[in-house]
Amino acid sequence: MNPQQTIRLAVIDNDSGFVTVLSKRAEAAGWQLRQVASAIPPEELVAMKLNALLLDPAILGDEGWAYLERVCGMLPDLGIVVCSGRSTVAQRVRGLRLGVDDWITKPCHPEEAMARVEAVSRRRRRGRTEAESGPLVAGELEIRPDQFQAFVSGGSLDLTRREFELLHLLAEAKGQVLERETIYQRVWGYAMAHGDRSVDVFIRKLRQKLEKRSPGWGYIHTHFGVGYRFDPEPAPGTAVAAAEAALEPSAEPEPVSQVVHSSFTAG
Amino acid sequence: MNPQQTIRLAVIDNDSGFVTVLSKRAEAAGWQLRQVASAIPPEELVAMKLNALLLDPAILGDEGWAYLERVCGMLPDLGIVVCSGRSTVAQRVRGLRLGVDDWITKPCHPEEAMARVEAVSRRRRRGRTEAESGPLVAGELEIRPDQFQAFVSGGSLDLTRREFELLHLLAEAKGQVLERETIYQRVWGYAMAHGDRSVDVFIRKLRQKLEKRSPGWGYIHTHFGVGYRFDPEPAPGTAVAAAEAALEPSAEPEPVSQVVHSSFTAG
DNA sequence: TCAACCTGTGAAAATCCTGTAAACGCCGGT
DNA sequence: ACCGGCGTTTACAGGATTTTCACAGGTTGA
Repeated sequence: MNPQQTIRLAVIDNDSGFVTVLSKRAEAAGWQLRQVASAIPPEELVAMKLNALLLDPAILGDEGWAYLERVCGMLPDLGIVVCSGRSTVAQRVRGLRLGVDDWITKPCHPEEAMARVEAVSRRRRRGRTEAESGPLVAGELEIRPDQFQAFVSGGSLDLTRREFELLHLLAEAKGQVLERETIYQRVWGYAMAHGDRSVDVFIRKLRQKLEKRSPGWGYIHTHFGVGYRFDPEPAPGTAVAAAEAALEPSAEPEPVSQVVHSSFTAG
Repeated sequence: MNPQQTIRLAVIDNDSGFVTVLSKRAEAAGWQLRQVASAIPPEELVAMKLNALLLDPAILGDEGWAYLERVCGMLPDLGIVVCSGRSTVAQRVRGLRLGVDDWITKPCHPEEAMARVEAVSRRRRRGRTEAESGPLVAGELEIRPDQFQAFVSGGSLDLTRREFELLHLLAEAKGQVLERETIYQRVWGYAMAHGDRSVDVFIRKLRQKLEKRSPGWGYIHTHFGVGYRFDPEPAPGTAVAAAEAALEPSAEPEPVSQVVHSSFTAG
């Protein structure tokens, strides 16, 4: 059991003081918080795979209601909390009927805002099998969160729980370097003790299993002194590799990969 | 989908004025509202098949928190709204963390209370299919929900109620790994106590009966540290197995191995 | 090049999880 | 009251998994 599935929260609010405080607490709690522009198209929110959305519709002006309706309609599975300045009963009722899950009023204690976001995304998860996200494909690898299994060219990888969660985490963050502490925090659910090598050990197990069933592909890369990065690279000399190479004749314009701590990016 | 599935709400509150107003509105809205005594045992709440619970823990005195915790623990699927008199941030946060879904403060407009209860139970209903009850076929097995029976090659499996519900649940989610907590929650109707092994015991009973009447088929698979998965697999060496193998040389119906360029998936 | 750090590896030790069987208690029917 | 079926609880043994260790091998920066 994963004690606390990390919460992915997007915030739409111009009150920078409030957002700052919230960010700090969110980081401490291991959440992934991201502030996004108001009027961000709902499609982008979908792509972010959020658990919850906290927004102040005031900043949206008259468009607020329309936007709210659009978001609620497009993301029926998302926990939505409105955090507005003054508001009337009628407005709150209207919002809640529209699909908003909770409506709080500023000024509001950040801890309470956190707790309400948590409650909303907890409820959202109910009835789901822990992960309703679709299969994840990377290289020859397919990860099915709903099955707690990973497949390569037709066969199951036969991973243990930890191995699976580690692989899943890495694959979700494809291309990003994850620090050990971050990995540990997200997979184990609590902070890593000083000197703990568990992550390294599990990385090794994963590499072994991956190499055995899908030889030649480099999936997990070490960033010395930092952490690990997942990036499927076809085995040299294979047809796949040749195809890739043809597409990108010279070196990939890979912008130095960014080390991820607790913020996140889409996809 | 029925957007306005009737809401079954229980209210625990001594404020008769408030309850009366609420009752009136609830009736007008077609809800089923029932006022229940404070400190009603959670088991009875389970039996009521509620959507939501509205309660004022103040009347419970010091026992309030313990009661709240018990109710939240046992009925994780129930939408719980606390409606208290004065309360501190710390109290609200504590409640929300405990499992309360929303916490409102009196005096509060009954319309808002209604809207919040609605939001909470709307959320709760998400993801439930519940309706379809046609016969279910898997491998040599046929499950008839309308008869509470399962058949193999003509004969009834003769399952008890719990066994049947467990098998039915697993079969409905064919291919998916269900965690014990989820299984217990859905079959028993309330949360699994820590250390409860009932699910394992019933899995064993099922396996025994299945093996006896339909030998060689692996129906229920264990995912160590996770839960169980239902997936009928023909016994190796049988005609059925050979046929299946001929149809799918590599493995299951997998959309795997279509190599996708990272630039496409990343976006 | 060297020392100081990191990381990879293999295996033992410690934990945790599941299968299994048996005992227990509840309830309805006889 | 007795009996039999059913659901629940408990205990234990065998495995599977996770953690811990010690050491070997690499990498970095002075």
